[in-house]
Amino acid sequence: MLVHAECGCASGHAEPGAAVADPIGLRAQCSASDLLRWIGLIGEIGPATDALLFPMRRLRTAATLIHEGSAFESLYLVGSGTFKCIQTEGDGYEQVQGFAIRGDVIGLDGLSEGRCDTGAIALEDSTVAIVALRDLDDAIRAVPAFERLLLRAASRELRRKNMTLQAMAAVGAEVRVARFLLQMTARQAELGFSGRRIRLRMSRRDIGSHLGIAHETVSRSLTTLAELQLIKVEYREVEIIDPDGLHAFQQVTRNTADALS
Amino acid sequence: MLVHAECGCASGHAEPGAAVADPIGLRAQCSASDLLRWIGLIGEIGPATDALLFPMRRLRTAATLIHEGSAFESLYLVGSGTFKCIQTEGDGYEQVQGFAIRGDVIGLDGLSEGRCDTGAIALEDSTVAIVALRDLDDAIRAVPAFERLLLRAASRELRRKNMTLQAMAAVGAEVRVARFLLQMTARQAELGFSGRRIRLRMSRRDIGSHLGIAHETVSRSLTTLAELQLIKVEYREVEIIDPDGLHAFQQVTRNTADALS
DNA sequence: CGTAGGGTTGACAGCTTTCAAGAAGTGTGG
DNA sequence: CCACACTTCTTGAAAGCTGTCAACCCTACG
Repeated sequence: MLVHAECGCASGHAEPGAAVADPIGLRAQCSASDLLRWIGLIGEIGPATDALLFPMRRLRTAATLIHEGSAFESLYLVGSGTFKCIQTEGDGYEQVQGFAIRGDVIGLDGLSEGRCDTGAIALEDSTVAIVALRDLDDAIRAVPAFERLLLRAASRELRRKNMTLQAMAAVGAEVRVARFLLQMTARQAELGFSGRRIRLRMSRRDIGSHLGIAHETVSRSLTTLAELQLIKVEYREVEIIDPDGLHAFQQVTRNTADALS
Repeated sequence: MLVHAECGCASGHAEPGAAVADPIGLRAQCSASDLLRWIGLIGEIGPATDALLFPMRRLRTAATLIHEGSAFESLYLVGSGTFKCIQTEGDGYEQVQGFAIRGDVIGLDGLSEGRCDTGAIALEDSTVAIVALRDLDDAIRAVPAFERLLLRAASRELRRKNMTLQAMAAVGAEVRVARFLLQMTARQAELGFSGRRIRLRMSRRDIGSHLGIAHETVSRSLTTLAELQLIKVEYREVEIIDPDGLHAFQQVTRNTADALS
């Protein structure tokens, strides 16, 4: 069951040239200042955070970062790339709980029980900073703001979960997909990327699992949104043509005839 | 917009006799030790936590604890009662994000942005401990374990959100309701209450919003589960007759013909 | 070059949503 | 204590949408 052939650890593949997209370069570790930059808290950066170092790990596409059900040993802060966080149901159905990009913390749900409830798989070549549980106390002692940072990250994650629930609450599949696209582009925009064009790193099946619909329905919904001139779809490249129209379209959770009052 | 007529603050209604169900009695404040007891971390209790006090607030049924969209000022730890956490969509649809009972922290999602994304309403007469943001630093200085406590609470909340997503991921409405009942009874059991009998504090409409289905479908699903001899329903009293059968019934996320391989 | 996985589209059955109406329970005021 | 109003809950019927199964195209990869 626990096949660890997916990765050669941090020392394995340092050369596959993602050097441009990776601000870390080839270093095997990064500082707390880097972490704060990824999260977007540049105000906390100082000499103390420069001195606090964390090991890093590179993962190639389809590599497993966290094995579902394994013992909780460390948190991971995404520096580059994309991950899908999954949970396997009793009947074998793979439930996609969410997607993690730069600045997201993976593994927070394991903190309370000591066991990783959710697994994580890289959807492209990615890098993470490793915050081992046993180093956590030392890190907080050196940089007290670090614990507050984690609390904030957890808060952001909760907020994101709520948005996912909002997406799933929509009765229409097209609305769910529209909300998903808007959420993904909004997150990209926070990182300074385009808010109108996005390259989906995940399969239609992953999107469907995330939104609670069949992957065929995802396909159909994307086609419908494209026919409505709201987006343009080319395989995994999606461009939002009419942002205002998409926002208006997405506003319908269910047919609330009484909500007009 | 900000009508605060729902409550007379902590000094208002101290006499409406919920004294038996309320371990706090009539005190207007409680210690960090009480908080730890509610959460279930009795190992952390000591003289320092006894000395750290928090104000409390009583709310009667249908009172608003947090106004959606208000400025984030404090976290609330539920001491008794039940709350529903809601978010109003753009079209006026009230999305129930979750339910909070004793030991749950309300308001964690507002920590990162400084604004309450989620509102909270009491579903019965309830009490909460108020952890004001401006007192947080002092509290952590007095009891360093307090911040770790909040991090754990956030982790638990994330885990619970994942379970909610699992419930909503099921294609069949009966399965969703079955998972909801099992989750609610499991939480009750953690607090020492019966794991087979539960009094639902929320309406069918709230349950439906929480699970992403119409409230009529909730009604029908409960009837169906009762006809299957899995549960017994009497208005808001639900008894699980066949726990094993309910667990088996709930295991079907979707019709995975290939999952049988 | 062949296989495997991902994506799209079509057809049909099944389930849920919606609309509607009535029953049951709750709370208020006389 | 009762009556009235209001909300909640239940059940029925029809329409609509999605899930499922199936086929086909495409790309990637060995």
